[in-house]
Amino acid sequence: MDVLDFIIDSHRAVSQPELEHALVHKFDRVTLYRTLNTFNENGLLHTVADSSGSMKYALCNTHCEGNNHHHEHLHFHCTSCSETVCFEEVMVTRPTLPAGYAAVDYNFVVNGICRKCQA
Amino acid sequence: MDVLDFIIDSHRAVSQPELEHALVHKFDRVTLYRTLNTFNENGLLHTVADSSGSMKYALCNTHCEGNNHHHEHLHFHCTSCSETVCFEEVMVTRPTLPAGYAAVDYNFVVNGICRKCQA
DNA sequence: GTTTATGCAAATTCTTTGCAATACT
DNA sequence: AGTATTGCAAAGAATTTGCATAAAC
Repeated sequence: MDVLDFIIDSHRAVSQPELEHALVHKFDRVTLYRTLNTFNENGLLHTVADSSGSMKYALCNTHCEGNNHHHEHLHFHCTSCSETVCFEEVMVTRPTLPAGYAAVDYNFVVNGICRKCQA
Repeated sequence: MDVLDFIIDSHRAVSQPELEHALVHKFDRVTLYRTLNTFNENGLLHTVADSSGSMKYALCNTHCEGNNHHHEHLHFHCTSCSETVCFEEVMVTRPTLPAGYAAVDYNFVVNGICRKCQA
């Protein structure tokens, strides 16, 4: 619950190291990884692979059930502050793949400078 | 040159660990990281952040100059064999971002099962 | 001979694993 | 008691840093 609360309040995709730093001494590092994995497997969180070096986890929408994620929305990663956010309103058009390739999941991250770092 | 040759021959995005394993004892791990970074900064390679846990590097097209990358093409990451390829022919439509966000670079990776692992 | 690239050792960071201890039912 | 969750220690993998050596110009 503490993990979920923090992610909900942060309004962005967070990594295990961020959680560990935020919830200092409340939980062990391993517990956090296991919790994030469980939430991911059960459709509460989805992963976002950005260029920050650590996996980020963000809230799922209501269309996710279990391992069947549906996240055809955009993500933005700020190369200045390293924060990553979901743009739930900007849908990703599923591209047509060459024959023989089966899509399961989409990871679209735009890198750039966010609003906060713009100033 | 050995690094470039290997990436060209492999026809996919490769990571430093892959290179280190492929070019055993030819170069030091650190030299490979530095070479990859130099190539990336000079527009020979671009990075692809997939869910494999290590950064991948792939050949740039002719539109890249220095740090100014133009890779609005699709990438595919196979969750079975963990290989990642570029689909240069499938262009990514640059999404419209909310006000205040400035795009620099696009990282679109489709996760799924590749042709080889399909069988 | 001064710049540049390489190697080595070590440190840092992220993530996973094994096992014992604890809490839950 | 028996299952599931947590903590701790440690291992493993990816990446970076510092410094000394070797190569290139």
